[in-house]
Amino acid sequence: MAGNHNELQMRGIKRETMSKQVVDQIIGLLRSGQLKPGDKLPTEAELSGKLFVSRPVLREALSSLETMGMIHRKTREGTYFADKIGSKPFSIMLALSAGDIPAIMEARMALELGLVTVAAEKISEDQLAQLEELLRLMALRTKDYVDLDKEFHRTIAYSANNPILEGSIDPLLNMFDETLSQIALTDRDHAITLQEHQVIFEALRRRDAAGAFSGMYAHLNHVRAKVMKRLAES
Amino acid sequence: MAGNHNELQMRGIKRETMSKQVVDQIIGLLRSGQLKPGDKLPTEAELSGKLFVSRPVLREALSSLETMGMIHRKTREGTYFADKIGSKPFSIMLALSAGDIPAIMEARMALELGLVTVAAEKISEDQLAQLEELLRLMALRTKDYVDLDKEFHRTIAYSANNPILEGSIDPLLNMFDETLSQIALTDRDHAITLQEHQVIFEALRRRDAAGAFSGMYAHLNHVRAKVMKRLAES
DNA sequence: TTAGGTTTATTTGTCATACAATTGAACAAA
DNA sequence: TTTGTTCAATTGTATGACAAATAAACCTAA
Repeated sequence: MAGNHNELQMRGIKRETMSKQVVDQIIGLLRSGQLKPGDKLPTEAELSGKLFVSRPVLREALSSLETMGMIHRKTREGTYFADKIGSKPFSIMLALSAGDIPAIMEARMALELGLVTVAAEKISEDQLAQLEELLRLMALRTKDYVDLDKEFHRTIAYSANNPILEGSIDPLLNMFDETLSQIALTDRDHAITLQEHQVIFEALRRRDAAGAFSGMYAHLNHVRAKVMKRLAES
Repeated sequence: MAGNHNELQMRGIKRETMSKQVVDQIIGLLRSGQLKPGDKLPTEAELSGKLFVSRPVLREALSSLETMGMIHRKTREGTYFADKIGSKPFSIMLALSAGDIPAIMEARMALELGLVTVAAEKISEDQLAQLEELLRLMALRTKDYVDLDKEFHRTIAYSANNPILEGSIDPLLNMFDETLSQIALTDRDHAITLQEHQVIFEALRRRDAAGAFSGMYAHLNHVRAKVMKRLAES
C-alpha cells in the first residue's frame, strides 16, 4: 500500500437507525419550542404516520425516551413530555463506571463543591433550619449516623434549587453508598465529621460562598482519604 | 366526604412495563459485574428466550440502552456494552431544561467550579501547555475569540480527567452557546476575560485548588452577569 | 502462496398485523 | 347525586416475515 494512513481521520459511517432519528425528531419538538414540558404528544398511530415509520420503530424511540424519563406513557391516556427532569439518564451513565470508585468519588467531589457554592447563594431559611436540625440530631448520636450524614449532604445539594444538578447528584450519592456501604467509623470520625459539617453550615448561613466551598473541600478531602484507604486495603 | 385526605401519601401504582424491566436486567449485568464494559451481549434471540419476552419488547429495551450510548449494535456483529461513558444521556436531560437559561448557567457554574478544583489536582504538563498556548493566541486577537474562550474552558474541564464529568460538561457548554450564541463583546470584555483566564491558569500551574476555584468563581460571576443582563433585555 | 472475489449464514433492522390490557368517557340505573 | 356498566381509544405484547449488512468460509486465478 502507498502512503501513511495514520493521519486519515474519517468519520465512521454508520447510517443512523430509524428509531434514533425518531428520537432526535421528538427531542427537536422540545428544543424548537413547538412543544413544552408537560405537553401531550400525538398518539402512536399519528406519529408513526407523520414520520413514515412503522409502529415498532416508533415505539423503540418512545421507549428510549421513556426510560430516560423524558416522557411518560399511560395506557389509554397517551404520551406526555415530563415536566421536570429526572435522574434516570445520569444514573444509567453511572452504571458504566460502576466499580471505578476513584472516578465516582471525584465526580461526587466536583459536583458537591459546585453545589455548595451555588447553595450558598440560594439557600432558603427553611433549608438552613433543616440543616441545623440535622446537625443537632447528629450531635446526639455517636453511632448509626450515616443516614444523617447523607441527609445533610443531600439537603445542601437540594438547596441549590437547580433541577439539572439535582438529577445528577442523587445517583452519585446513591452509587456511592451502594459500593461503600460499610466503612468503619470511629468516635473520632464522628467528632470530625460533626465539626466539619458545622463549619459548612455556618458558611452557608453567612451566605459565604468561598467559605462554604473551602469547608466542603476540607470535608470531602477527609472522606476521600478514608475511601481510598479502605480501597487500598481490599 | 368524611375525613381529611390531605395527609394520605400513597405510592402511585404503575406496573412497570416489560421493556423497562428488561433494561434493568441488562444494566444489572454490569452492576453485578457479570459483564464488563466492552463485553459482548447475547444475541437478541438468546436474550428474548432467556428473559421470556418477545423480540419487540427486547428491542425496545436495547434501543433505550443504545440511544443512551450504553451499548452499540452492529448488524451481523452483535451487541456490545460501550467501554466509555457518553454524553448523550445528559444532553437529553438538558433538552427538558432547554429554555431555562438561568438554570443552565447555574449548572454550568457549579460544574465548572468543581471541575477546576479537581483539575488543579490532576492536570498534566501537556494540558498546562495547551492552556498557555490558548492564552497566547487569545492575547493576539481582540475579536472573534469566543471559540478560543470556549476551548479554554473545555480544556480545563478535560484536565480533570474524569469520564463522568466530561460527559456532563460537554452538553452543558454546547447548550450554552447554542442559546446564547451572540452576546455583544467589547474590547473591555476581552481584556477582562484574558486577565481572569490568566489568573485561573496561574493557579492551576501552582496546583492551587482554592486559587483556581476563586479565580473561576470570579470569572463565571462576570459571565453570569452578562448573560443575565442580556436576558433581561430580551 | 497470496490477493482478491463470491457465496453463505448469522445477526440486527424494519414492517404489518393481531390481540390483550387499561381506562377515560359516555351512558344507564338506583 | 352517586354508582355501576358499557364502549371505545390508546398503549402493551406477541408472532411472523422479510430486508440489509457483513463476518466467515470458501473459491479462483495469478
